[in-house]
Amino acid sequence: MEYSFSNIEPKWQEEWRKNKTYKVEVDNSRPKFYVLDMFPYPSGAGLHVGHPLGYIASDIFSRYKRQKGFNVLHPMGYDAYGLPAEQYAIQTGQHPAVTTEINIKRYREQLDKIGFSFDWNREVQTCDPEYYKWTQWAFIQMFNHWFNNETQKAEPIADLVTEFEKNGNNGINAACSPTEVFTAEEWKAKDEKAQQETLLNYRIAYLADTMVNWCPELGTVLANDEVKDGVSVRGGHPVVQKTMRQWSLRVSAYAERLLAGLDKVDWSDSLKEIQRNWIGKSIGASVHFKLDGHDHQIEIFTTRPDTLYGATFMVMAPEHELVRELTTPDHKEEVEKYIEWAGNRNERERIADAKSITGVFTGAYGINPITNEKIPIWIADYVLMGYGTGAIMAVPAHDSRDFAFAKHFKLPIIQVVVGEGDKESDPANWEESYDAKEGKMINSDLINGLDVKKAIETITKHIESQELGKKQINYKLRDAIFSRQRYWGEPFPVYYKDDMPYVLDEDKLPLELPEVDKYLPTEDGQPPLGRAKNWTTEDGHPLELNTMPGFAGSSAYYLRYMDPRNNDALVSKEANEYWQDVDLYVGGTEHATGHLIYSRFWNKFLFDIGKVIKDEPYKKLINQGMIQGRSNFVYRIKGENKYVSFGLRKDYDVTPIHVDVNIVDNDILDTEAFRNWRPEFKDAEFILEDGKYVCGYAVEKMSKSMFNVVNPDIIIEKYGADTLRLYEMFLGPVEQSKPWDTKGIDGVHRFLKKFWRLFYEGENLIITDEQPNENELKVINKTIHKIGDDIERFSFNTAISAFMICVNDLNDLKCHKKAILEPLTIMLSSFAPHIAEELWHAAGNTSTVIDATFPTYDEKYLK
RNA sequence: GCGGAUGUGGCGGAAUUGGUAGACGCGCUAGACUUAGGAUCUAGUGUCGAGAGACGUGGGGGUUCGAGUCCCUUCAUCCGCACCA
Repeated sequence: MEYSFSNIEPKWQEEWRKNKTYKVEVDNSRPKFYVLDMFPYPSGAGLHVGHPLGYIASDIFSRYKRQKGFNVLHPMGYDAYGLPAEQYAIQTGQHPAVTTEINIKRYREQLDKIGFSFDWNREVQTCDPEYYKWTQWAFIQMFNHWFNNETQKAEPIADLVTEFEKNGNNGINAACSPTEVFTAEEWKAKDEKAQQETLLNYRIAYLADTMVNWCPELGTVLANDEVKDGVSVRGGHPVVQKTMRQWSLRVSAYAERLLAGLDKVDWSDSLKEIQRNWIGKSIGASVHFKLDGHDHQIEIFTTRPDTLYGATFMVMAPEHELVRELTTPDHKEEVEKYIEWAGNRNERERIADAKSITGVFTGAYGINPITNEKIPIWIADYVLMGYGTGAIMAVPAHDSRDFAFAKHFKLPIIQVVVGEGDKESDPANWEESYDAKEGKMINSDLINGLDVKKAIETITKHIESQELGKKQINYKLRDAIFSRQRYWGEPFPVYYKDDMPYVLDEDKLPLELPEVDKYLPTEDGQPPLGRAKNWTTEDGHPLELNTMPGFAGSSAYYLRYMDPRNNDALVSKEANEYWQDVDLYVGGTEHATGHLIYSRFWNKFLFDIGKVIKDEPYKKLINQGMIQGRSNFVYRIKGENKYVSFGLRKDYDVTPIHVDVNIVDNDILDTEAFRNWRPEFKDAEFILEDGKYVCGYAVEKMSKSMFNVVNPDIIIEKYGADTLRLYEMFLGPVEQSKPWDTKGIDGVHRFLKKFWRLFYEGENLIITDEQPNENELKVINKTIHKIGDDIERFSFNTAISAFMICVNDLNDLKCHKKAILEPLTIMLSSFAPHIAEELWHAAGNTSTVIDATFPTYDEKYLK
């Protein structure tokens, strides 16, 4: 019998499906292992060969763990809400649910062909009401909780109300929006609306006027991680800053725990570093600067209180609320002009223009609290309203931005730190500031002679004792803006009474997404849900018109997989206690600052309120690399329908044109297929080299527009799923990005055929029951040792090469002994399940190879 | 600018702890079997050299009996962050 993957693969896929081979249940007699893939957004383009890379790796690991005796949870589902389906709906009028369903079906067909061991009984789709019920439920919990900075955890709003009634809010240290201080009496005197308004400042899911990233093109606000370089990540549309009343999640309250948690998880250093940067902790002091001739004072944040003696001016963000008030009449005009100019600049211009120095003097002076010197107050847009307090003390000698500013506007510069081995010099002659965090203090009265570290400590104590300010920790991490002015997302379980938001009772969930006539904003600028009929509660209160963002549904999906059909809870205690957390999470690094922060936050919140037992959701995380496209080019001679082969193109004046990689094989163009590709090439002529048309190539993103998308179905049709799986892994380390290049796929395919021939010669099964000899035992034991090792460290490419070596050796030894081939087959089944199952049965086994036990090796054969 | 990663044959990549650099595969060369093969098998394949041998892991320097691996320095590419006070 020849190796016929096209017969074998569908046969066993059907068999596994029939026998529910991949169905898993809680089983307290066996240890659990949870392997999770980041679930895909089902786009209209279907899967390309890059998508399954991570799925194959996690599938191998799942199968391996199963053979090692673990009860493996390995689910899959769909992140089904999202902009592309909605944009498509706007263009075509097609309901996004319909396109999403079609796309999911296509994804499923493609995934099924690859032979994954997913337990599809546990499939979730984020747009399914039974699923998003729990997204809405979590939102309600966040609405009903506040974050206590003292205990560092979420606590019920009801407890907060009790405290307000008893003592007002003075003794409360909460992560909250700015709120006035009130007594118990003042609280009780507030009417319902005023109380609700106050509580809103404390809720973890809260509604507030916030500066948001507004994307006019998409008609919605975007979260920080959805914006890059001033344009939307999806679509690349310009984004502007705008104040809007929006739902936000108080992610920033969890900044410290999100940071600390990173030390407990087994993720790559680079990914942890990205998260640390995003959280952006900095330790320093907030210091009050009195104003000359004003009652107000300005609070600034600095990480270098030691340089206070070198603060020679102050700078405020143009949007700072005090700017207008303290600007003197003679500078008013200038300041107004600057504020307007700065306000009109969008994020993109500001970033692009970062090097030019702009700013104006307000005419006002602050008092340096430590020297009591009068220092001028400027406004400039290099100071951001969104970080710290929106005002800084400028220490030009030791901060490069302040230095550039001082030079430009001829402001005084005082050196207060001198580097080890250096002498004090005149800053007027400096080319650049001395930003170093080491050195000795000079010109600094109280702290002269101290090194920087000690000086920071000393001066901070001094500031605190004199009540000039206090030690302070700042984070870059912002609260997540949670409203989207879009249709295709989870509706908020929120209604409005007297303009105040209230959440629905849990028994009203799910609040299903209503039908609308069009997926566009209403005429008066309301989100699409404004078009829904009867979008009110039973007693007539209007429901929220915004929907939730993409990351809502993906924040707790790993929990839902544990118990996906539970109607009474997101996850039962029993299931949660058994499955606990994700042991291995595989996905792309592009989710480093979005999903992976949000879902950690979400999980920590659920942990706080006692709904889940683990503080961190993803124990180990592997980032699979991206598979880039390898584009091919033909070279058209300008003005002619004639194409010159790659090696000869220099002799002509040519235009490179992308050509569909599916009609190119090893860079050789199928000229006939090219003529048929598109009408304009019908009469194409070619200038060949060595009788062939050689294409040029480039590594680019895999995308339709570059004609470099390779679909896994085509590979499967030609070589089979086992070859595809093997080849994707053989390409190199999973974490590494690499271009897809089919060259070399024959090698792994040949390997499978060779493996097959250890069992079959022509039509005859040639395996024997003979006892293996020393050499054969050495070969198999070494292989068992190596494969186990390699899988444990996710080195699948070297594992495959070990398989190849083993098969080559057995081939040389003419070994067809069952005792050797069976353990080999068991190991290979994680990588190439179909051929392994076929040969496992050919060898006389009746149960599935998937449940076989991973072989053990004997040390004595390893030498 | 800051942070992280990566540089090894014609190509993808091995070398897990400082111990024979280039495993495995592709490609290429020669041969066998074949009506034919884009099937299969055998041998060869880092570079220079007829050979002995010399040189070789981006470049330069160092530690070591011994360095792809450790240290310093420099260059290149990729990724992330970027007026974060």
